[in-house]
Amino acid sequence: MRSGAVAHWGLIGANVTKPTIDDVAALAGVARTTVSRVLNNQPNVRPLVRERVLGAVETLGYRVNVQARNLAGRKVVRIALIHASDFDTEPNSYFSSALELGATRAGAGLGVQIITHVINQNDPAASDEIVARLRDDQCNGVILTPPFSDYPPLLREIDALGVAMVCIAGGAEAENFALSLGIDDFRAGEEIGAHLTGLGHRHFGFIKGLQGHASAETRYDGFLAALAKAGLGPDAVSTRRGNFTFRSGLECGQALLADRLRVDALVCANDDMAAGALLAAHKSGLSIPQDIAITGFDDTPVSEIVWPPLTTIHQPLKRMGARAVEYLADRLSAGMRDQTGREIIEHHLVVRDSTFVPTPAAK
Amino acid sequence: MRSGAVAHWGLIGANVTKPTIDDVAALAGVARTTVSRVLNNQPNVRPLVRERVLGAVETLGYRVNVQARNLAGRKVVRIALIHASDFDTEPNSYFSSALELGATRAGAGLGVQIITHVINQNDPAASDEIVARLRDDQCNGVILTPPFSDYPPLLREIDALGVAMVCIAGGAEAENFALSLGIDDFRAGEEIGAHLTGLGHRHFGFIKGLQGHASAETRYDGFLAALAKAGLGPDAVSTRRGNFTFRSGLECGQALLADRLRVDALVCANDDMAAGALLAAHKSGLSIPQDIAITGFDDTPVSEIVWPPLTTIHQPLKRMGARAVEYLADRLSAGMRDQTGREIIEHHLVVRDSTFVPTPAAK
DNA sequence: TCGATAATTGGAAGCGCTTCCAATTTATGC
DNA sequence: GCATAAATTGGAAGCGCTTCCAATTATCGA
Repeated sequence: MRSGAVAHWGLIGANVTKPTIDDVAALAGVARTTVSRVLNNQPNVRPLVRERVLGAVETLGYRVNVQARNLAGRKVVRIALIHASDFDTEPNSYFSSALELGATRAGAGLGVQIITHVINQNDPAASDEIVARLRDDQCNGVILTPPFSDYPPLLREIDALGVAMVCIAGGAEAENFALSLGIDDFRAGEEIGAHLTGLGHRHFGFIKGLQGHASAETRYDGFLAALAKAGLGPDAVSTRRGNFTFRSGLECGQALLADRLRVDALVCANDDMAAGALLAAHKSGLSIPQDIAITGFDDTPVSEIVWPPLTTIHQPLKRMGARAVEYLADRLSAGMRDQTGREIIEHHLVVRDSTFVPTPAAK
Repeated sequence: MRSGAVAHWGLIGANVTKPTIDDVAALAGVARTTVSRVLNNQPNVRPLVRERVLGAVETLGYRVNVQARNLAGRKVVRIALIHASDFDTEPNSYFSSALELGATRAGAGLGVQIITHVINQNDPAASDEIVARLRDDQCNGVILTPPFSDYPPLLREIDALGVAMVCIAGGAEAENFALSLGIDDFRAGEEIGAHLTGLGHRHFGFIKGLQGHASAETRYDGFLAALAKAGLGPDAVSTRRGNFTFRSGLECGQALLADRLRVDALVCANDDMAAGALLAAHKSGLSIPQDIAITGFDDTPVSEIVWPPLTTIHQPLKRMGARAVEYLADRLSAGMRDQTGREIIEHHLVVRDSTFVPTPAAK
């Protein structure tokens, strides 16, 4: 029985009264306060009484009203989620969307309000804009994504405002002001490097993303470290900087392939650019992965709708978004916003056909 | 000045008291009730008083607390958003994500709780599952997406439960039980047909989606209507049925191209399949759009990260999600759920290089 | 000009919950 | 066995807002 409810309310619809905490209290024969204690896992309730309350909850199909809970608990939490846009486009749109979905789903359960803002990262007044939004919306928490999560002046300013902060994939400074949430970028870069050197690749083209994305730089460092372990120096890789879009991946890919035809693997800072690089390779008449291997990053849906599907690093973006919200809700209802530091989320390498085909298929 | 607030609160953070309705009332020298009236655009407030209240709101930087508002107004709205999954995958993931983002953003502003559920559409007990979730979560509204939005027995069952309903891209029956929200599918199909026949195409391959997606069928009818206007009969098009995934698009594309090489345009029911069809064409050594034109549907990010970029129909999915929530919130707070019918959202044809290149580029 | 009606305003209750504090019960030490 | 501390319960206030209803003021026709 999927339906755990023992009771039902005839019409669940519009104006049907749902059971309240008082109904539960009455049925369990205790005071409302006691029910509240049980519901919030607070101590000082006899096991027997706790059982009785839980039973009543079950019988009535009671669900706490988060709105009332937050109101009574004086914990109105409003969180701003700040995305970056590059000019008028929405680069890395899956990245943003997945984070936001994770955040809002968690927010719904906690009764936390989440307001999304897209800020142009090229606008010199971007920081002011963000601060203004935070102020206008009276947010008490904020989630920053790259490149904002790695812009120390902004972090300092927000910190001074007294707004609790989570930085997604931020830079080194982030953890001084906020919870810095992200994968182990160095290790992720290393894994890609190890995977490729392990397959025998020796000459690399690396398509970086926009400057100022600290975590992306760290991945590059990790990548180089893996090469070093395989006895390869930095001269084994030529780099190019894109802006995370398909088009820039195409252009950088073409440039890298034209520059030095001996490149046998293209490593890209995200999946969209990898898709572009893939096209560049196809256009050059190269077959993948036989002539050239290509890797992406993020494991967005893109990685499965190109040919061949992309080897990439899976980042649990939804989970990260959810975690950010839970952390902030927690911190803010506890009244404090002082806990800072770094929290690592597990990633993993997803090997697909763009680097390795188990049974070498004849083209 | 982006920051409209005249006042600020020093620390916006954790435990700083935000102005309440009583603060506004005090400053404006009126009763709380009057402020409420102004805030809710209710009649019977003298223009002068209204001004005074609005001024106080501005001065204090007051923002209504939606949690309290909903609590006091006895309008606890919880909406379930039901997505379909095909086996364990998340097909059409952008479609779902965009709807959800639109819905949750609107929900945040209205203080409406949105709970997302992903239900396996192949499960024979899918309907029961949905009803159980609605019951367990005590939802008073639900948003159904294809193919659920076109499954009359489910619609009837939910209707009987007394849960208000919005069907996205539903079938003909939907509007009898719910607000049926979607684009004008027939016209969209027609536009694609007209675009292609206008470009001189005469032999079509049509890659349909999964059965049971009514709106997709309607698009097909519209497409045929356009062909008819161009003097072409149904024999001008051969069809194939995919399941909305890239892979199925690839397979269907290959089949259509192998079947009858005289096909000069491939029309696909969504962008993912069009991306697959694109690959099929590339593999056959065809150049696009010179040898064969390809169209998608939805205008998801995919359409811009393939080569050439896809001509497709833009559906304002986020707007649709938002509209669904606004409608339900409205209906439910008004206490009634009786308004049903159909609401058309504007779409438009986005012409990209997969069908037409303005200045014929030399390959 | 005056009573009657309509337009404004304010007072107070209460939405469902948490939390402070006082009351009660139980456990503990000598 | 009894005073005292500790654990457990309940009462009541109040979070920020809407809304019912009564009180007040303005408007109008004869």
